[in-house]
Formats: sequence, C-alpha cells, structure tokens
Amino acid sequence: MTRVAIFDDNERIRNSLYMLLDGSPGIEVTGVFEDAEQIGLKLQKSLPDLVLMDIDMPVINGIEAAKQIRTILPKVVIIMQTIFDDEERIFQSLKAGAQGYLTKDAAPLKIIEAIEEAMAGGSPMTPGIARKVINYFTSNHSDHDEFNLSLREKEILQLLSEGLSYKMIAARLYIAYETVHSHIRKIYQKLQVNSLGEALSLAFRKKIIS
Amino acid sequence: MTRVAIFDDNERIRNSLYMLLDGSPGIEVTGVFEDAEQIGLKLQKSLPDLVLMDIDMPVINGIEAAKQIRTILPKVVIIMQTIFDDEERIFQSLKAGAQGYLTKDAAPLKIIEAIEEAMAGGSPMTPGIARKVINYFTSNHSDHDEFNLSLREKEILQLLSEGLSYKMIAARLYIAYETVHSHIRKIYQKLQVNSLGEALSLAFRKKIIS
DNA sequence: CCTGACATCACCAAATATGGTTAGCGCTAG
DNA sequence: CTAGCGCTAACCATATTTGGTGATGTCAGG
Repeated sequence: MTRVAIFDDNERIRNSLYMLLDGSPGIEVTGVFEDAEQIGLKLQKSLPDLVLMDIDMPVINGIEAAKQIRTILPKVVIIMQTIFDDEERIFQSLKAGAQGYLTKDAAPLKIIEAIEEAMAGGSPMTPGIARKVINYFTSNHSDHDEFNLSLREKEILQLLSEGLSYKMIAARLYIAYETVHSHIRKIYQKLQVNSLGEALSLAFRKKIIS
Repeated sequence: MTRVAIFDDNERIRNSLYMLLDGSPGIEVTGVFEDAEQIGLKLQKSLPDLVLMDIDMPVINGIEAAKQIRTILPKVVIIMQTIFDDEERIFQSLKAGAQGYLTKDAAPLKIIEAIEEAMAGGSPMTPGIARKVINYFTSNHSDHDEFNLSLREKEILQLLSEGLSYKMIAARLYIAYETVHSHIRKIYQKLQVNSLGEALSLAFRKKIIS
C-alpha cells in the first residue's frame, strides 16, 4: 500500500486526483492539501510514501516545498506536476529532490503508472522532460565565479562559514572590525542578499566556498 | 523514414536487432557493424539518423564511438545499449552525447518505441536508468541522522539557510518568536555549534539541508 | 591623468541573534 | 506511571549583525 499525499491549489484538480488515486489498487491517499504552509505538520499528519506536488502554488511554491520535504522526510518520493515544462523549473525541481516530473496533460492512467514506477525505483518523466534533463549533462554548468568576489571577500566568506564573528575575523586577519564590516557589506551587495543565511546558502550552492 | 545504424559485437544480437527493426514501419536499417573501427567510413556508408550503440565493444567502446559520432555527424541521435547499468557509464555516455540509454533486457517493442521517441525529441530511458540520472542532481549519501534533529528543527534550519530571520520564521510557521529561538538553541546544541555560520556550514557539508 | 575596483577604517542607529533559565502540554517507551 | 523528548512559550541581558554614509591610499587600465 503506497501512502500518497496530494498538494495542489486548484480544487478541481485536487478532487480529480483524489478520486482517481484513492480508488486505485495499492494506493491510499492519506492527505490532500491546497498549499504547503506548515508542511512539517502536514507531513506528520499524512506520513506519505509519495507526494504529488503541484509546482505552481501560491505563497510557497512546489519547489520550495519539495526542498523542505527532502529535508524533513528524506525518504519520501516526490513527483512534480506542472503545466509548463521550462528547463529552469525542471532543474530546480530535480535539485530540490523530486524523482519524477509530469506535465499536467498526462493521461490519468499515466499518473498511476508514474506512481508505481516511482515507487519501484524509477523516475517517471514525459519524453520531452527527459531530453531536457539529458541536455543538462552536455552543457557545461560552471556555476561559479560570476559574482566577482575578490580574494579578500572570498576569504572572509569562508571564515564566516566557519562560525567566526566579525570581531574574530578582524583579529584573524589583523584588520579593523569596521573593515570586516565593509567587506561583508560588499559581499552581500555582490551576492544580492541581505543576511548571512542567504549568503552562505548561495556560496555553498555555487561552490564559492566548500 | 528513419535511417538506423546498429553497432554490436555480438552477432546474435546484431541479427536480432536487424530483423526486428528493418521490418518496422518508418524504420530502415542502413548499416549493421560489429565494431566502431574506422567509424567515419561506416557512418558515410550508412548515413544514419539514429545509431543504436552497444556500450561494451572490443577495441573501441561505445562511449568513445559516441564521442566520435558526435564530432563527425553532430545531428545523429545516439541510443546506448548495455547489459550493465552502472552509474559511471551512464554519465559518461550522456556526456559523450547520447540521447537515450537502454538496458538490453528491454522488450523488442520498447526498442522500437525508444527509437520513435528519440527521433521525436525525447530521451528514452528505462526507469532504473532514469532514476540514476536523477540521483545525479541530488546525490545525497547523507549522514543525515547522526545529529538527531527533529522534523521541526530541520525545517527551521532549512528556513535559516534561505535567509529568514527568527521573526520571519515565526511568521511563516505560525509560532512565536521565542519558540523559534528555542528551536534554534536546540539545533545549535545538537550540532555542537554556536553560530549560524557554523551551523549552516555543517548542515551543508553533512547534507542535512541542500 | 582620471576612473574604477579594492582594501582599509570610522561613527551612528536599529534590528537581530545568542545564552541562561523556566515551564506547560502531549506522547511514548520502558 | 514516570521519565524523556518534542514543541510550544516567555523574560532578561548582552553580543552581534546589518545598513547608511563617508573617507583615505593604492594600483591598474583606458
């Protein structure tokens, strides 16, 4: 029995999916939600093996939601659903930890098939999606270095990631506290963020630091 | 009419594929080869739209061959075939420019389907292969649980990495500021750190969050 | 020579984060 | 049944971070 949770802001679709899936052999729908707010609680309530996630939702989109699910319940299988199949979102979804990606024009039978396939360890995708994923390998994705951080700035970012305070960094580098402050202001500006959390998150993802 | 060239060192398989494909509607087999030596000449002789390439061939393996095909006739669609589905070769094949990847236990009908799909711009893969490809994006062999963070704690850590302040997290989760404060205190304690920088650094390295 | 990027330093003010401590409620494993 | 854990919440105090603004010297490139 596969426990399935559904996230979709469209009521009609939500109901259709519930009708379709909950009757199907081997499938039990344990949660139907219209948004991903308080997703921790929703997961705890439904304890799904698999999540059908609409990618276009208000407030918290499906990609964000997928990331959080991946963090909270790493073993849940996630299948993204969307009307659009633009490359950007596919990658973001897959990086967020989705195993499958379906466009919403998929036939009902295909959805059930996809769920079975995903639970069996496969990665259901429509053919066009698959091609886009493949193309990702041939194109070079050297994310880093388009932020033009100076050596000093990278050095300070690195020290921040090690938990040093401005004061400690100043001491370590034999410069004034206010200089550290200045550098960090510049770093934030270049990375277009305004908090340490965002800065480090970006820095790790873009491999500016490791 | 799709012109197909077959590369396989096993005579039985070579013949089976020829039999299977050459009769099929829309498909014309214009070349059957047992190795990839002098591949330039072989391509010139067969002028394929699509190549079915065995990955395990003597002298010049299928991956090398694919690279050369990509150089000589960039527009040819390449489908790799193999008995093994080890991750390393899948990636090498895809980087070499293959559009599809089938294991040899695929049903005859699936092969024809795959050819049609590939010519239509898709990327046929067996479900297991697809999953391995997807895993490349997430590849998380995380020592996830050694810190015993609760669901809520992981959720909050994730939000911190997105740059949210305590206050914003409180709003997002519909809980009090002081509760967030408490959770973060607990997180720091469990991770044995005492700053956001260290916490995030550890969380990223240990793949607690992504 | 002038401009821009870099590294350095400073003052001010407000917002946030961190640590210590305490406590209620619900659940579950022993 | 009780001890422990997770989630919630609060108070206080201090340390730290963030943003605005401005300044100096150096060095490379147009």
